[in-house]
Amino acid sequence: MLTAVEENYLKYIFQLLDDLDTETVKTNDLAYKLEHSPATVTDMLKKLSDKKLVQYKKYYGASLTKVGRQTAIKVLRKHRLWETFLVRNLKFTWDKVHEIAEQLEHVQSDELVERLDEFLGFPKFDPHGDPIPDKHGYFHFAQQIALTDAKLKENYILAGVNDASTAFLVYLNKIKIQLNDKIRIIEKEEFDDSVTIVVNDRKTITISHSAAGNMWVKKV
Amino acid sequence: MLTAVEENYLKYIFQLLDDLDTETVKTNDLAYKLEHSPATVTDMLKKLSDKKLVQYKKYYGASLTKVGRQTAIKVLRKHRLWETFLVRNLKFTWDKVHEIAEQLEHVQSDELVERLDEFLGFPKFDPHGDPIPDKHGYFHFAQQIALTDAKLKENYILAGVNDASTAFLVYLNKIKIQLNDKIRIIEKEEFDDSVTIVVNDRKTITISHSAAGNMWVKKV
DNA sequence: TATTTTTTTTAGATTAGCCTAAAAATTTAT
DNA sequence: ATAAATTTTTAGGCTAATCTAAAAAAAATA
Repeated sequence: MLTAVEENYLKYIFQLLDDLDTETVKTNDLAYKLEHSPATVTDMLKKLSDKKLVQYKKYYGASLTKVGRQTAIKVLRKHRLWETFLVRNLKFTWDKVHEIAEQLEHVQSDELVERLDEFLGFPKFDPHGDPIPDKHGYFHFAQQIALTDAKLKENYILAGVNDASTAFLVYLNKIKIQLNDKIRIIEKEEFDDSVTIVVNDRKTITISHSAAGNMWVKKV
Repeated sequence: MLTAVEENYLKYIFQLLDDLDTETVKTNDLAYKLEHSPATVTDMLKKLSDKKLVQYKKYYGASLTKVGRQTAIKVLRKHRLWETFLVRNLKFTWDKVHEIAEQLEHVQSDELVERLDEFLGFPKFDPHGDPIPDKHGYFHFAQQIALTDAKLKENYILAGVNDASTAFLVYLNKIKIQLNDKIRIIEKEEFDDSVTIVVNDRKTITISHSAAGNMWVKKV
C-alpha cells in the first residue's frame, strides 16, 4: 500500500509526461509542481525507483513503470470522480473542488471508487472536461466531444451524455432529443454561450451552455 | 490545523469519556482502542496537552479542554455524516462503512461538511442510530427516538424522519402518515422485525423495520 | 574548449508518529 | 503495611517526509 505522498508523486509524474509530451520528467519540474525542494524530489524518486514504480536515472530524469502508470491512473480516476461528485451533488463551483479532491483521492477503498462511479452514472469526463479513466484504466477521448466544442454547421450525432442524472434525461426527453439523433449547430450566442441546434434536419431549438456541455457527440 | 492522528486521539478520548462515563481516560484504555503502545499514548497526550486540547496529569489520566471537545465533536460529526452518505447513497451496508468513514472524517474543508450535511437533508442520526451533532456541536438526543425503539402500546407522535429522501417521503405519503400523527405500536414481529402500528387510533398498518427506523417519534 | 551557470545530487538535520525495554509510580493483595 | 502486580512513564531508536547547504554533474556561453 502506498502513502498519499507516493501516490501524489506518481500522479504528477504522469501528468507532466502527458502535458510536456516528453520521455522523462526533470527533477526541477516536479519540484516546482509539488512545491518541494529539488533535494526532496531526488530522495523520493530514488525511493519510488526502489519500489519499481518509477524508472529513474541520475541527472537524466524519471518516467513511470507499468505498475507506476497504472497506479497514477487510479489516483487520477479517483480525483476526477470526486470532483464530479462535488460539483454535481454538493453544488461546488468547478474552481473550488480541486483542493478537496486532492484529499479525497487518497482515501483507500476500491469498493468506494466503484460505488461512487456507479452513483454518478459512470461519467466519462469531469467538470473541467478532463477524461475520467474507467476501472480498467481506459480513457475515453476518441471521437466523442462535448457539443460545446462542436463546429458550426457540421453534422454530428448524439453519442451519450456526461451527467446521466434523471433530471437531465427528463430534460432531453422533454425537448425530444434522443441518442443517435442528428445534430447541427447553426448558431452560438456570444453573450450566454447558448447554442442553437437543428435536430434531425427538422426541429430548431436553443439550449444552454451547460446542457450542451453535457451532451457528447461524434462527427458523421 | 491538526493532523489526522491528533484528531483521532481527540475523538477516541471523547468517546471513551462518554462510554465509560468517567472523569478521565486512562492511558491503557486509549492504547487498547487505538492499538498503539501505552508509551505512544503518553507521548501523544503530552503533545495534546501542550497544545491545550487535553488536560493531562501524569499517572492520573486525560480529559478534553473546551477546544479539544469541540474539535472531537467536529470529527465525530464528519464521521457520521460520511457514514450516512455511504449507506444511503452508495448502498454500503452499515457494517462496512466504518473503515472508510475513518478516512473521510479527516478531509479538511468546512464547506464540504456543511454541503454534505445539506445534501443529506440534515440527518440527526447516522445508520447505526448514533446522533450526528449539528454544526454548532449540538446533539439531538432528547425526547426523540426511532420508532424501532418505541415501547409497545404507548402513544407517540411522529416528530421527524431521519432519511429525508424523496423516496421515503413519497412512501409516507402513500401510507398516509404525516408529521404529528399519533402512533402506537401494537405488535413487533420477531421474524423480520416489522412493526404493526395504529395511526391516529384508526388505521392499522404494518411497516418494515427499516421504515420504522427512519421515523422519529416522541412520547405524548 | 574552457569557464560560468544551472541543475541535480549528497550530506546532514528536523519533526511526527510509531516502537521496545527499563524505570518509576500506583494499585492490589497478603 | 509491606510485597507483588499492574500501570504508566522515560529513554532511546526507527522510518517517512521534509528542509538547507555544499558538492558534483550537466548544460550554456564566451
